[in-house]
Amino acid sequence: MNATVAKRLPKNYKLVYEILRGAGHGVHFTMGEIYAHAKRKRPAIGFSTVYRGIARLRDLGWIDEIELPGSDSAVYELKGKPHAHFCCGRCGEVADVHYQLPARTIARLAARTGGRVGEAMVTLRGLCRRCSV
Amino acid sequence: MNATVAKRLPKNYKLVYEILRGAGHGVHFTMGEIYAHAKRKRPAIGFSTVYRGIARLRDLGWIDEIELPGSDSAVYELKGKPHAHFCCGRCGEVADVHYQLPARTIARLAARTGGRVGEAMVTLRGLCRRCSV
DNA sequence: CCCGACACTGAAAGTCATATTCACTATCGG
DNA sequence: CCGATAGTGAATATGACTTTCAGTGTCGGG
Repeated sequence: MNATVAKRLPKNYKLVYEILRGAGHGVHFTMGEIYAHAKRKRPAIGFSTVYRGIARLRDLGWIDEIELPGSDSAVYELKGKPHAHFCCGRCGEVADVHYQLPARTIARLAARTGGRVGEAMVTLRGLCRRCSV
Repeated sequence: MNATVAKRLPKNYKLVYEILRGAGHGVHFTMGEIYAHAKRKRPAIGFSTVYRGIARLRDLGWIDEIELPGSDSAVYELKGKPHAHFCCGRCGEVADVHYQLPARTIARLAARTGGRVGEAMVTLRGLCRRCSV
């Protein structure tokens, strides 16, 4: 099975991971930002490699890909517990919000749709502390 | 200022609105689908006009634009009460779910972020009834 | 040490939904 | 009738991915 996990990650993919791990939980980068960081560390690296690194890490479950509704680009962060996101409509900042829909609520909604619910995403939109003054 | 609201809507924009109103609440169309419908009713209409009609109706608050996380195209529906959406990961169907985060919860989360929260989006992902068998 | 298979790589090109530009044309208040 | 403004269709641009292509490692046998 997932022998990929066991195998050592290619050094470029590792670099991508280190960029996110170095930033820590709760920090969100777009693909472009990650590429910029990677380029600084290893100028010869190409965009495709960073792109593929992100895809691999996502598939391995080491990082989370977050698609904010209404934003044209996804952001990435270290894998963590499920949580909600707050997105500032002015400066675009994305912040983690330690919250998730109660399992009971999800179950109730799932029953209502008649289908099976895999995940529940909660996104808040508004103005962050600095932009709301 | 917004005299636009008072003015009668251009007939093409009205056509776009009628397409959504005719479908009723809870029906979701992509821009391409709306364009196809419009084209059938008025073959000479251009894509840009439909596009601009949707933008206008959205700005007027007559329709809602729903950007599903992870989907590459937005869907539109008649303006209605805030609600959650369920999105089938297999067939792509989007269904309204009559639910919204309790105001108290939103207030609590807003306090936690220190900013001001305008809206809270809840999106469920999973398999719809037909796809989950 | 050499080989073949296969993973990795960078540059370039492709995709797709959404936005915008351009050169008209229709409409409205005077 | 007139000038200003809004509306229009076709064509083009944008931006974020996504894939293709032609190499370039890399590693376990032989």
